[in-house]
Amino acid sequence: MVAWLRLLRVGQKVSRTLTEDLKRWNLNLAQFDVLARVGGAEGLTQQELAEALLVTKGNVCQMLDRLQKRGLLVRRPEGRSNRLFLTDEGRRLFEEVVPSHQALVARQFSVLSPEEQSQLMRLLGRLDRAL
Amino acid sequence: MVAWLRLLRVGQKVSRTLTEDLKRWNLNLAQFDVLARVGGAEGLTQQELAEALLVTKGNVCQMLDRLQKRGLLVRRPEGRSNRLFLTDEGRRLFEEVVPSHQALVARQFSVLSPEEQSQLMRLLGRLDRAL
DNA sequence: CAACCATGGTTTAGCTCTAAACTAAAGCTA
DNA sequence: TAGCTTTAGTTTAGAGCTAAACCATGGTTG
Repeated sequence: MVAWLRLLRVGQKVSRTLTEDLKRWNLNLAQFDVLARVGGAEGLTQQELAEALLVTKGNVCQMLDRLQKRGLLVRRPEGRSNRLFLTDEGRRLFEEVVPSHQALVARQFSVLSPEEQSQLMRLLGRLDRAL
Repeated sequence: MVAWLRLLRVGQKVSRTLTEDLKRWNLNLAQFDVLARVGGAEGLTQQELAEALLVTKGNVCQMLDRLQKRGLLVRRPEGRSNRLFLTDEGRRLFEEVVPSHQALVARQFSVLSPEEQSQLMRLLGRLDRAL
């Protein structure tokens, strides 16, 4: 119980910091997630994206509308599904944001020693697989 | 980085399960949080509630509108702030939901041994305090 | 006392998200 | 080939959430 509250709390705090930082690029966490995911696995389908992000396809659809309107990515129809690709602008943003974001995450977790971090990872991994 | 993704992922999964379960009482996680908090510290003010939940006061205000309309709690003005109390119905719900919810949380975490759970708690606690 | 300031709450616009209904294109199967 | 069924995506209504503007009241200070 207490573990859960802490987990939630840490999650909220880190999210907040990341969200704040992403404003520099005029992105929020959800948009970043999409950008990062598509950038890292171009050609994936909307369904796959939804599953990867643990989010509904309806949500993905709306998200994409906005990002597409903003010129960061495109849907390429193929059969009855859409494959997703970053535009040049999207890719430029991706290349710029992702490393900076990762660095910030690393900084957030740097209170823990490397061993502790892998401890944490191990425990969370066990939980994740069990759910 | 990976630790962060896992944390997020576990958080999402557990949230989803809890949300699903709370439907039995016609509550969602946010509403539960408010109910649980107010029930556990009656007489607290909206500001305090917002801080406790790491959420904006605007959000709390809207949340309370709904829960109040539903007859689960009341705002009692005092000076320039509102003190929050559960109604009888709210309290009944509280008594019923909270234990069940805690049990579910415990079950979710039960893949980890007690020692591992306190390991996890310790690590998350360190992180939390550092943020 | 009057003007000012701080602070608790409310409102609003705009996003994310979900669930559920809907659309349309494949793919079967009779 | 005509009609079913499945499945990817879209739409819609409704709630959560935030930031920022706004409202009111209580406390301070000249």
